[in-house]
Amino acid sequence: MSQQERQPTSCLIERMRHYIPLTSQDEQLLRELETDEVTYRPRTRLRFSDDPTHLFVVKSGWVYRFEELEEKRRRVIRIHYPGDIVGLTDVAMKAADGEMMTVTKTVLCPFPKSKLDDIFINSPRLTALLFSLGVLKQVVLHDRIKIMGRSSAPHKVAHFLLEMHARLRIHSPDGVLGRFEMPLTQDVIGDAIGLTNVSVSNAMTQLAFEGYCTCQHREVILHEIDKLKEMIGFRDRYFEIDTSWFPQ
Amino acid sequence: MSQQERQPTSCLIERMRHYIPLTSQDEQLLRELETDEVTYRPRTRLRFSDDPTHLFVVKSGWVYRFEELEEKRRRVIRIHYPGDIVGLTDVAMKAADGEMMTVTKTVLCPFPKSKLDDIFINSPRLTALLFSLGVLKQVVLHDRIKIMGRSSAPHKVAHFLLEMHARLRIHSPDGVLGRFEMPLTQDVIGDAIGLTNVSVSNAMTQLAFEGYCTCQHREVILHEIDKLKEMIGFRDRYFEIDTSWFPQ
DNA sequence: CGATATCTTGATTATGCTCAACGACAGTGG
DNA sequence: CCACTGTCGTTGAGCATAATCAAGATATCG
Repeated sequence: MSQQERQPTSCLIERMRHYIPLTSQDEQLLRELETDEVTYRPRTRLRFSDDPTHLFVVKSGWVYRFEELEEKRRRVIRIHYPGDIVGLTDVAMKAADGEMMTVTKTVLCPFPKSKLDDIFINSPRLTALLFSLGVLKQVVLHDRIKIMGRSSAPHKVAHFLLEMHARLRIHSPDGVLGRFEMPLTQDVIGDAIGLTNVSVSNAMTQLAFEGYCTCQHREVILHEIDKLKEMIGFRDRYFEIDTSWFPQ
Repeated sequence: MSQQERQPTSCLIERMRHYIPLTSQDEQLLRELETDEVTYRPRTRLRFSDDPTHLFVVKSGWVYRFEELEEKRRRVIRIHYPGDIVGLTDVAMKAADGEMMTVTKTVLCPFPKSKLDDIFINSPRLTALLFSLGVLKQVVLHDRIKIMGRSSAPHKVAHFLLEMHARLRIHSPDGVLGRFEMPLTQDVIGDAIGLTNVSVSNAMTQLAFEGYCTCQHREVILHEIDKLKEMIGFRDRYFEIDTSWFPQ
């Protein structure tokens, strides 16, 4: 009991445990990433490259990563929520560009690259998992490019919601998730999938009218998940990955 | 001399050498990937998942990877040419879906996963490079999503050509490349960036009219690379990567 | 409650899609 | 050498979708 209180739930550990069983050493290595905490208010803009030697774990709250194009044009690269490690992509690249914006009140846990090395050295199994999750991200990007290419606004929005659902349901006890909180504005959604806020609104209205899903008061309800998936040929990449080749 | 004839140029080795110096052992490890050869005729459809335990090195010719959506709709995921390793993404994933299509006469070198393990075990430096090139691919996908979102057809086509140019100039002696062969049809280009062949044609015409570039008889000439890059905010991710953290 | 942000709706415009026809070109076989 | 064929690129007309601009309705938060 007191044990549990000293080691409260970590979304990061929860996430990793979804894919593989963790040894207590693994768990400790992950816990090391969340020792520091910084709290940010909603709608705070963070220069990502302020300290390129540090990565972040999102402990609570929603954050997105974006890039300014011209005036009035932004591109939202990725949406992050609790359990995500931000910055893995840039470890290997020279220029870590892009900025972040908090959506809600947010707690980030910055940690130095070196703690990543600790994982690489001490846990081949966790290393393999991190590598796989990187590859997964790539596959998901392929899917996103697929849908962004030549499909209607409603399809794009549907895909966006389903991808979000796929990522979130990992944290649901039984992997079932009919409704979830989604604090993003339609502006942000639009910038993520290449539509204007107006088109997002219209698409939402239509999806709701056809009974697929509703999206009100920051809450998404997917009434017809399977039909929705079938309509756009959605495949959930997140729930299962191939761990058979992992060491140990 | 006779040495050179017994070990002819390999695009793969050339590519790797662009980023880091290779030991003779590294070189040997890479050469091991190209021991087998299979030749395919133009426009040959290859099921990628025929043998998921094997990867390919493209030795000569152009190939692209695609997925059928509905009838008449395809999505071209990635274009491969000599020196590319195909299938790295799928090593870690359960489902290796998608198919390949040869554009020109093509020589592929299939090799088993295990040879990849040889590299992982024997050359941390090559391993780090392969990892970094994977991350790079992700960054490039971000750029592609960025341009596919909300930009005009000419911008999309320009981006496509510039990305191609960025990948190809690695193999140019001085990194300068004004013109290059490009055997893809406008249909394929369209499926890669989410346009119809008609729109690609119109965009090409306009880009040519404005003096940026021309594209005739399978040859691309970039007259105003810098202006083109500036117009769409293009960044060349391929030429330089951060190797400072590599082992050894 | 008031102030701001967000969402919805409508009218108009622009961009790219669809369908279709035509021309250029390469490869083939007589 | 010349039709014959199929692929590929170009061009045009009409249409569909989403962008833009703008006004009004709702929600959210201090």
